[in-house]
Amino acid sequence: MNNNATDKDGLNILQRADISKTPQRLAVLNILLKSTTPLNVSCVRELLTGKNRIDRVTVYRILSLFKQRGIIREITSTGGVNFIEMATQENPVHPHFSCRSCGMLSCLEPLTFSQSHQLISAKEDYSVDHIEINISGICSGCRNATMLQKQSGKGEQ
Amino acid sequence: MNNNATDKDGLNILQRADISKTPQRLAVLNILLKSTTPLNVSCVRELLTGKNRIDRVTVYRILSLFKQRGIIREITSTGGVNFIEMATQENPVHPHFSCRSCGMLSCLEPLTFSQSHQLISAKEDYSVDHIEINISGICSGCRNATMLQKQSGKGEQ
DNA sequence: ATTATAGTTGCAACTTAGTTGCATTTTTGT
DNA sequence: ACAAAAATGCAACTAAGTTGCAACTATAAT
Ligand SMILES: [Mn+2]
Ligand SMILES: [Mn+2]
Ligand SMILES: [Zn+2]
Ligand SMILES: [Zn+2]
Repeated sequence: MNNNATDKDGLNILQRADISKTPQRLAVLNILLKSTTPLNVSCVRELLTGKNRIDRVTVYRILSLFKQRGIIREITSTGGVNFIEMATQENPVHPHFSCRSCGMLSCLEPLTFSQSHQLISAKEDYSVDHIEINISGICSGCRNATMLQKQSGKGEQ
Repeated sequence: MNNNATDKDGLNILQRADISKTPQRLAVLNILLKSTTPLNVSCVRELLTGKNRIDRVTVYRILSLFKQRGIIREITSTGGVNFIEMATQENPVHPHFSCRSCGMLSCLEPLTFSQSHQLISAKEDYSVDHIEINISGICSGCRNATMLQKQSGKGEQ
């Protein structure tokens, strides 16, 4: 979602979703559009600095609206913090990798419908509207850090 | 995990895991063994009534130990509440269904290794140690309730 | 231009999940 | 029975997320 997003993109998205375009909503949208990884609410707020600072509650309300209108999707990550990412045509639902050590969340290759379809053996009387595949472990950054530590003689965490 | 679990099962599990057997740990273990669905910490505590009541912190510490020793596994559910279930040979990792309306979490059919394997296109430099597949929507109970409401002339929520 | 109306924001207060430090109690090994 | 080690309970805390309400802002009608 990073490819040189402009303010116009944000305006268009709000317009298409029939949402009134306030500076706060545009600010949040621009942050999400610019980000290369899913963000949690704290991260979004840290990026809303200076003139763009927005009350915590407002951020939650904006995100809740965006989610309801299908503009963003939520990623339920281990560790009790929810992440969000843009939900566009070019960014279909996909698995995520969450690092146990640093908490980083990154996107993995999307599944085709047929691939994901076969793993839903939900009883027929459930109506499915969302699938999350969350994979966790240790990211390359953290693994390298640990290796360096071991080489320099220090013990495990 | 419901099939007539006895106190002996709990003792055996603790023994095999080389964990000292305290009444608190046995009480938690017995609740998990008896439950037919994954439980969250609040549920576990509600079931620890009377003589068996245990401090909230102790419950967290016990569960954290059980998880570390592979006795239980955690299910990261939508809504910020984590669920737990017994992690035994006969109960391999499997997808879960979480109802958006009532919050109920239920177990779905397990995936074979080859099935789950193909959906992990993690970059090679990540080390994967956990996969969660969470499916959410509306459970049959809630759907029926909604239908009855509609029939009796009331509107949607 | 004035005013009514609905929608949006910010603030304060609250709830709930989970954690940390420390004193007291219980297990366990001798 | 006893000492060391481990486990528990309590109080206090953090962090995510929610609710109610008053103030503000855009819009639409007069
Ligand atoms: Mn993603
Ligand atoms: Mn299960
Ligand atoms: Zn990491
Ligand atoms: Zn339900």
